[in-house]
Amino acid sequence: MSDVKELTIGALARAAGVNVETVRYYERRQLLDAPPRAQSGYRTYGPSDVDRLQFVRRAKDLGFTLQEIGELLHGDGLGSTTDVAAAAQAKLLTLDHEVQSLMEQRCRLRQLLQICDHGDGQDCVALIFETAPRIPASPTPEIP
Amino acid sequence: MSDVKELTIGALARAAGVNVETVRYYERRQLLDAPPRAQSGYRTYGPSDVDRLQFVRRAKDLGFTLQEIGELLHGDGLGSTTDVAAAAQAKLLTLDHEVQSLMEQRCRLRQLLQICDHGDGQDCVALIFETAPRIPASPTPEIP
DNA sequence: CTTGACTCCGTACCTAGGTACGGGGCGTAC
DNA sequence: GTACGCCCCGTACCTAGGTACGGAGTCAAG
Repeated sequence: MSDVKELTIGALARAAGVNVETVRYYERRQLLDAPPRAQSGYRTYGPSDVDRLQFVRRAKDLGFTLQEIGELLHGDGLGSTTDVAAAAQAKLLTLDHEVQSLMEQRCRLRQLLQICDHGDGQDCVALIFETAPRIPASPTPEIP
Repeated sequence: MSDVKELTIGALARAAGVNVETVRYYERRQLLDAPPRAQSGYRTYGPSDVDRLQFVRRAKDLGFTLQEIGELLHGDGLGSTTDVAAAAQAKLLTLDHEVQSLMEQRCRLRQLLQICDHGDGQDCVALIFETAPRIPASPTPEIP
């Protein structure tokens, strides 16, 4: 009754839906603590390790890099609420920049396509050759 | 008056605003033709090479990978208009997917932040631990 | 006792798009 | 004639986030 569930690395990986190699990789990256070992040398994990691993995956899905996740986990303030909030706030900004950049690309691409559709054909390729990409997208979505 | 401007690799690179190494790299990737060499072995470029290099850069700025650019340049139809248009159309789609994915991330991130702001603090980190990321963003921007 | 699944470890490899290094040759201006 | 800048080449390295390989040890079932 003491240690209800002991997991091997494979079980942990399945529980979190990741590859075994990924678990070892995360351990190397210090995103997971090095677990105690059985006599055999096998890693033995507990339920909290599943939580930890899922935290890492969710943070990654939220757009944080493994580097940033590491800093959150082992930052000076040991991952305090304010740290997380600040990081999320910052991430939101970079995300907005990325979106805007993609939207600008999209805009230029659509311009190109419109000219291709309307034009007599031959000009289309020349357009990429000759037009400078200086279209400012739509006037910035402004999504706070 | 015959060969008005002969460019060295450095001059070409400067003209297109890229690194010399990048030019050599593009030649390896077959995005640029191997140019004639001077007696010294130096590459000698003409003005059309500047156009070609700028084409590659612009296509890249439009979101095409070097792989795709290569296919456009040396595709079966030797980079016909329809090829370019089709590629642009396809690229537009993947771009939309990327934007939507980012917007979903953004949405989840903002949710997190709102809970962080409104909550009593301590819950915030736990949230990342425990909430599943299953928010469908805003109902899909629908930008044709 | 053997088979098959699982684990250990270190190291190499992958994608994309370059950048850097090092030893050597050319070109020109003082 | 030599110093400085530019060019040649091949190869190694970089970021990010893993994935794959290979030889060896382990565990549970039949």
